[in-house]
Amino acid sequence: MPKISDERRAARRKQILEAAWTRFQKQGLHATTMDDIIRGAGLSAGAVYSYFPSKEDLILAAVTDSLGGIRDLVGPTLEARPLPAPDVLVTQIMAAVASFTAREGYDLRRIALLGWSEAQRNDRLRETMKGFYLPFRARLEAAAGQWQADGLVHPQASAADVAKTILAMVLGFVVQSALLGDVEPADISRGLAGLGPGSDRAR
Amino acid sequence: MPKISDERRAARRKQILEAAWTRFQKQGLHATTMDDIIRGAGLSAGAVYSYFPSKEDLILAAVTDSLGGIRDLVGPTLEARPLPAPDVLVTQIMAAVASFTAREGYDLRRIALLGWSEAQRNDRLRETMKGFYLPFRARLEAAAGQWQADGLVHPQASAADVAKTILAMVLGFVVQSALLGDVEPADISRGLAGLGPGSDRAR
Amino acid sequence: MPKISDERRAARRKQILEAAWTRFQKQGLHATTMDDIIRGAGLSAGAVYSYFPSKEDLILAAVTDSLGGIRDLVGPTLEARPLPAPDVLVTQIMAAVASFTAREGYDLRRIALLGWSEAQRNDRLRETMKGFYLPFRARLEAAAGQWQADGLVHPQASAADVAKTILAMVLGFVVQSALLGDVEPADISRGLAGLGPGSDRAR
Amino acid sequence: MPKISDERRAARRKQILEAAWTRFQKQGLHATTMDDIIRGAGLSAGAVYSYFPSKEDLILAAVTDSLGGIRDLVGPTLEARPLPAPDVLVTQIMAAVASFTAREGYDLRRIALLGWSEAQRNDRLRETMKGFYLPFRARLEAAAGQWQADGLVHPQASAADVAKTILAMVLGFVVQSALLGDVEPADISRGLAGLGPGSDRAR
DNA sequence: GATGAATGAGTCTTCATTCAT
DNA sequence: AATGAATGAAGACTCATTCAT
Repeated sequence: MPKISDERRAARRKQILEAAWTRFQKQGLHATTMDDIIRGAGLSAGAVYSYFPSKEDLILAAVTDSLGGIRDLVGPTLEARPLPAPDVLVTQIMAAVASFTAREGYDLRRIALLGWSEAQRNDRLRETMKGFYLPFRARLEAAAGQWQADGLVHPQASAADVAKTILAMVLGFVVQSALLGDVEPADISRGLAGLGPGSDRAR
Repeated sequence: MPKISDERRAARRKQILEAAWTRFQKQGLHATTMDDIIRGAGLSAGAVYSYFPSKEDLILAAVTDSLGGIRDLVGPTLEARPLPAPDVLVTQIMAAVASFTAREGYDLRRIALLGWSEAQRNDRLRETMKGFYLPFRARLEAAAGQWQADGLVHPQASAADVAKTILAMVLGFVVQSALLGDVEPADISRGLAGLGPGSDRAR
Repeated sequence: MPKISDERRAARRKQILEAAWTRFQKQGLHATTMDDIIRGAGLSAGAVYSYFPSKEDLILAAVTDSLGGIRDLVGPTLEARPLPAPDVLVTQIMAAVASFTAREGYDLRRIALLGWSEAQRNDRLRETMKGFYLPFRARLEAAAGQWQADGLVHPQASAADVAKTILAMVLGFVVQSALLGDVEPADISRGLAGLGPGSDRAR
Repeated sequence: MPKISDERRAARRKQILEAAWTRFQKQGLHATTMDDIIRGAGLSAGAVYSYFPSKEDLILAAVTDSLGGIRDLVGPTLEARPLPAPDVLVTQIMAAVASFTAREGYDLRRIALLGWSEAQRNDRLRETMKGFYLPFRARLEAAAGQWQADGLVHPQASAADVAKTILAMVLGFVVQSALLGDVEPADISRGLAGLGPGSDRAR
């Protein structure tokens, strides 16, 4: 029987998480101090620690939360029927990811890079990420199967390989966009279309 | 005698850089202490600092070095004439990157993630990376032009878009491979081929 | 209704004190947090603080309480008439102290060590202890006088010295027992008896 | 090949240990902060931590050191031949312990209480103490055997019991002296003598 | 009265960097 | 030139206590 309502708790949690992301993104995961986050959230150290028992937990929660946000945003794209053609779907997914940048102090692409990097040395985080990317890739594989039925993908191709390729493209878009900043989802879509054979015996 | 001294210096430098990467990779950039590196290199603090005036410089040098290694490895692939078809070239590039893992304590993919992450908050590092990836992409663009001439890429496609797409695929392969560990260059190559139209009535 | 309320208060007080001792003993005075005690007592922070205004007060109360318990237990031994011989009395006192260990989570010997240590830096606590040990020693001195009258102690001996010696033996039994764990009251009793001269030409 | 000589290292170590004891004794083990000790030693945090990797290690070292000091002081007493009578030996041991108070800011009796208390919750410390008190008691037992041969102790008494009793007396002297402050070694010696039979029919 | 969320000063400890030897 | 001991400013986290509800 908490003195504080569940909504209030959830709101506080979100408040902390947002303060965390704002700083994480600006300074990186390790260069951000708990004090930065604490001040950013306008709370006391004890309060923040009552929600997240350690910095590592806060990082994990922040990443998990972000991943959940992506899932919510990208999920519908994969659900749409009829299923868009591969290049369209890829564009939609990348556009959904890019749209996340909208929120002030929250660039999902930069955040993704931080999370991937951290996952290299944090087992819990790596498992969390696997738990996100593997199912996501499985859904891409299902889509690939559908495309084969629709004649949009070679019937003898491996749906698994197609899924890996699309995932690579999406992840690579994030990296390239974060590092070089001059890439739009449509660029990739057009580039992919262009990679189909270029002569008239072709497509 | 300056000659020998220079060789010594270069050897020492390499020794430090290798000790750095070994640790960086295992523990991440920030969790690795100068002391780890100093001990790993078997030198004294003063010695290491005489080669690299700060940890940031060491990180920058390490990344620059790695990037140079990739350039040396991947460059020939882009130079080959006749130019391999897109899916072949992509496979070769990714295979070259993956081969870098051979060295003990040196997984280029993991290292790449660390560097990208750090580049988010380190301007010098970001510029260094731009100075590497942008020219690399320019060479891919040149290749795309060649493919168009060879009829392997749509004549109306933008070579720039194709280059961005291929770069995305390569970078995404690195991410996916580091995070999920179950991706081979050939998978992407096949997936890319499969993404061409599935029947002759095409798309 | 104040009657019931008073009983309740006393019960609560005892409940808190027992929770405190249980933890104090396991973790020491300082490593035990108020939160440990609060949770151990199954109460709220506010509730505990309404009984004891500070941790120091709680410690003082706990020690005072324990000391009172010893007094109740050991007192009758000193009251018994006819007065037992010195070695018998010492054994009885030590046995009474040792018997306090019976209660789960409550080893009087360990508690004594904690209290003595804390008394080094807490004046109130030291005074409380003096207020206990000094009268206790005075009663031992009275007993020594009786023993002299009974011919069990040298007539020219100082009753005060005998009291100090017996107190030392009892306190030392507690320390030795807590630290080494292989001492029984009877051991000391026999050892004391053995320390008398070994032959009739005596010393 | 250290830059600093072994003597210098040992001196620094001692300097830290003395600063530690001075504070420990005044404020107790836990109320003393590392910063107190660091400032007391006139060093930097890093320097102190390079000698003692944690507060716990420092505490353990301080106690171990103290115990060693006692051993050096009390040892000769037990070695003396001919062996003094029990009450004389007890006095000598207690006098040796009390003499340790001489050093400014270093009262062995208070320190002993702190150590015993801490040993309740620190296994390494407890083992260290056992490693000190058990052999000490064994030497007392050997002395008791000698006394029996000399007719100063009952021939049928257990030397082990006599050793336990003497150890109790010494430890109890320390406690009583630290808590009440009005006990001298000679008091205990006389008290012990007085506890022998008081009439000519003896015991 | 009771609750338990919140406070924030205070702890231990680390680590990039320097500089006397 | 080389060494490695020393520095000391942070940093993560704790916990006795309070007070709004």
